[in-house]
Amino acid sequence: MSRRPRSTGRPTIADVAKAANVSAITVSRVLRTPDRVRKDTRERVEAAIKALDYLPDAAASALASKRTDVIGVVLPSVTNAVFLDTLRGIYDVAEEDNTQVQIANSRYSAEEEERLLRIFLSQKPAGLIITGIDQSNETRELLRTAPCPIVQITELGPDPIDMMVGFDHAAAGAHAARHLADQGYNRIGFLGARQDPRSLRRQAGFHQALEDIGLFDPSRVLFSTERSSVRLGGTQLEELLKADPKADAVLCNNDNLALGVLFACQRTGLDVPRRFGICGFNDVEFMAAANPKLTSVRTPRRAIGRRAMEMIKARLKDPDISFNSEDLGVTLSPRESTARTG
Amino acid sequence: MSRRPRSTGRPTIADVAKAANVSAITVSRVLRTPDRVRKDTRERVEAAIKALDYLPDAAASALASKRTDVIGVVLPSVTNAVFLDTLRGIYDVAEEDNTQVQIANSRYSAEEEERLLRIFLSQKPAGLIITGIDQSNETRELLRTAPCPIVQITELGPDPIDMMVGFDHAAAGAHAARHLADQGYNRIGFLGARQDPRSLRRQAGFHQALEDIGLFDPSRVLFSTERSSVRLGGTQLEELLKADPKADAVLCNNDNLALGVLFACQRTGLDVPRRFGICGFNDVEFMAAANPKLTSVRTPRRAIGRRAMEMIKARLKDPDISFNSEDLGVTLSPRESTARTG
DNA sequence: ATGAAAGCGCTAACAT
DNA sequence: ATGTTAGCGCTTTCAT
Repeated sequence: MSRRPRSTGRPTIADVAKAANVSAITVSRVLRTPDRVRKDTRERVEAAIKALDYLPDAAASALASKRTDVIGVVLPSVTNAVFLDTLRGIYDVAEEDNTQVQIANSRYSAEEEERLLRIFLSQKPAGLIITGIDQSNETRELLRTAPCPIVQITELGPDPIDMMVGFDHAAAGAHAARHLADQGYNRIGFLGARQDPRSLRRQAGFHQALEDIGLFDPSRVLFSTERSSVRLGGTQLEELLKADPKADAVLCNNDNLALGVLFACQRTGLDVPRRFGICGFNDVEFMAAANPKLTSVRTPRRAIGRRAMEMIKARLKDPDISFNSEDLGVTLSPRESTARTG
Repeated sequence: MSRRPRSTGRPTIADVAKAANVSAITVSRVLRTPDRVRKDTRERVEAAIKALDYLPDAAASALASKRTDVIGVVLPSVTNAVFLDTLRGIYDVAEEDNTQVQIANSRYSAEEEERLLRIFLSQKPAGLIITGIDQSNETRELLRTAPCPIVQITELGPDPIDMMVGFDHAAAGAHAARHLADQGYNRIGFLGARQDPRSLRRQAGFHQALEDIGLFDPSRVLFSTERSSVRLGGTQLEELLKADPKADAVLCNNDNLALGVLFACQRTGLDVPRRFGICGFNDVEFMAAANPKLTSVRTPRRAIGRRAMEMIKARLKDPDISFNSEDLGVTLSPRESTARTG
């Protein structure tokens, strides 16, 4: 006869409606568009919500409305502190309202990225933020037809899926290389940990800039398969000096490596900056506090996250709005570790 | 007459069913319990899924089944690298299957924590991970009746909401204090940044341990309102030496501060470890690479994250299973920065 | 400003 | 191994 009920027993919108002597839709309006409900009605409903300890069901809402407040973010790594700063920027803007940020970790794999994006898309996200420009063709296809704003962050490229904000990594690498050359170093090396597309492009910029002035030597470029660490910086300095005992400076692909190089120089007795110059990348907090203070390329990580969220929110407000690819640029923070002149 | 349709136009499970000449529930089974579908049927359905580029609707699924694969994680800060390691542990285990980790940022606020938990609960999460033991009474009430496993991480306490994994912060602080005393330091200070409950408990352990041997002096305890940084460590060292010029060691509430103290000692010409001993907290990677190598208290951050997820998964498999409060303990990593003797 | 009815896309329960 | 039916809890559409 009668079918078994399937409910949880938690109060639903109908229970609240009954308690407040209104219809379900009015409760829904109190929750989403309170301005459209008369004050006394609203107050009655709010009281009922409290009394019953009513919690809306997000799934039912999403199913009926075909939308959620979820912003999906795909990062190549959740363990890399550099992406943390971007995340902070994302949260800066997200926390202004009810936006829910959901983070997924692609571990630098394009296939994993695609899988994660499928999961996100099954949730009807309000927007998506993805890192870099090296998506698989399937992913690009998937996203082109996605019914939500999408921002590619951190890098720039010629063919945005939708919107883009970041900076030019090759230019940043070149900038740093020229700084080292300008300071009078002429046997400049490059240290990198695990290669991701952005590291490679930075190295390419470094390569080009030094080649242009006749200072490039491939034997001074070292990439490791290990993940980046302070310890690795020390190890790589040793290797560099083995490859070229007269090497007199390095551009480190990130600041951890640079700090490791500094410690190793201190241990070995290499004077920084006279005998050896050090430049890092990202300019995290400790660079300016080190002894000697470490030169680095300041990247706009937090601003990138913030801007990406702003773009999404603007688009959600006004579907006609869009943005070009935005280049937030980098600046050099020259400090003691490369102050050979002056 | 006829009501207007509301659909998105994206293929639904019914479309797939039609294309594969089966019923909707069979498609559902292919997706969730493929073993219960005959091979040729399954293959027909899978082909239809691919042909139509079908994406399941997570909201509809959640509504019908009253469950999701979401594990909600509430962290006090998404910008603090220490929580990153815990997150890494969580992902280690989450990535073994389809579990979706969702991170929320309470910014050290109990009210915000409660708000975030309400959002999570409205999504019917498979499990929840929350940091610490200082939830508001409302939050505890909310969680006690929640229909999912809950793990409190990082700290231990007497009255778990459900399950718990962490370590004893007071004991850890005491351990470090005794180490410094054992090395012959007797004017030992404590440096902390923004106070959270765990910092306070570490300081309390430090306090007690030194009091027990007659070495405690409150004028050597410094807390800042600033957030932790390497720079702040340097500033606080200055303040400590102003308060007690003969101070001869510090326990730093985290490793950033310890690194800042080291740099400041180098600048001021204080010999580490002879004139001044430094001990950090957490033992992040750079501590062992510094020059001199920095002593720290190694905390099992990644293991905590991993274990929390394991507890949740075990409970989801077998609802009768439970776990006691698990103390993962800490160990000291004694290094050059406190090697005054020997 | 408020309400009635239908339907979102899926899965639980009960068949066969 | 597969199908039928109803219903999950909300919001949309249309009406008053």
